[in-house]
Amino acid sequence: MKYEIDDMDRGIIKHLSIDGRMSFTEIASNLNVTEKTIRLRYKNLLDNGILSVVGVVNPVALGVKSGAIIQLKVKPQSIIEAVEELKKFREIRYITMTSGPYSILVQIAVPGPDEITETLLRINELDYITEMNTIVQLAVYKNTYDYF
Amino acid sequence: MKYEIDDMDRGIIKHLSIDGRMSFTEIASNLNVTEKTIRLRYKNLLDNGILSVVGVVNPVALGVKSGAIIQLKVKPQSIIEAVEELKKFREIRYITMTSGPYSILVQIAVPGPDEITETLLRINELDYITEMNTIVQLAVYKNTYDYF
DNA sequence: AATGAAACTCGGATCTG
DNA sequence: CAGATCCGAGTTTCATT
Repeated sequence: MKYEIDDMDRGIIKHLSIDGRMSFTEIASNLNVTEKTIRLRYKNLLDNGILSVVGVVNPVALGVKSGAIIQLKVKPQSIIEAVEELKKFREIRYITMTSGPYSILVQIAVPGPDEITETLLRINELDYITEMNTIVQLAVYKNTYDYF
Repeated sequence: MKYEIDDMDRGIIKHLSIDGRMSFTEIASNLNVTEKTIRLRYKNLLDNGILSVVGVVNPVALGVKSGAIIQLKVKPQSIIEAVEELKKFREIRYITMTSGPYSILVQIAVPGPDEITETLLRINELDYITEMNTIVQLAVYKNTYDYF
């Protein structure tokens, strides 16, 4: 559950966050240890759910250039159901439950402004949704995943 | 600019989004093509900025369990400067410029509730910030990166 | 599409604190 | 005893044909 990361783990993560397919041999020689050590550490990080090496696509290169943040009010006792419905939207890439007047916040990523409107309309049709507040994203300045 | 990817590209991305270190030979045998084809396709996807294979850490496993979304109003003509200051915060992992009364929205990821408060106070000290609205995240239900 | 050399991965045995 | 190293056999990568 609570795994203590040390400097070598951090070094491995650092290397893999630049190139997830970097060979263990190369990481090992950079960190002055054996390849087997890196291999073992890597497995531990994986097994403990701390690290995963995955392919991620760049939305802009695929023509997905617009985004919006939408706050939603839902009918009482319906948050879970609403979330389940929202999960099905491919355009919705982030769903979080929040404090404040709107109990759900989602973020969408779509090709262009027209699709923002189109997606809003589709969300608006959902049963559990009673109110929406849309914030259009004009630019993204930071988007990182290094938590330490 | 906008690159058209085909089914084989999608197949490769699909495999690598499960395990970014899967060998090209294995992907090749799954997709019934030669390893060289996969290797070439992979390079093209990389070179065109469509795909990257990276290590990502799971914040929860590292004890980073709390999050908040903060909307910010900034002094006129100071958006860029404000963004530059905000970028320096390690806790801030997402910064976007938005429509509406608040011109900037950021998301933070921190170990616990106390650090939300602490980070808020630090952001509040910034010169360009005139107003803040904080939305605490109670749970995250979806967080994907497959855009197609 | 096939070949082969070089690089990489992987498992066992062994060593070290 | 967990974690590091050594080492050889088996795979994968990658340029050439």
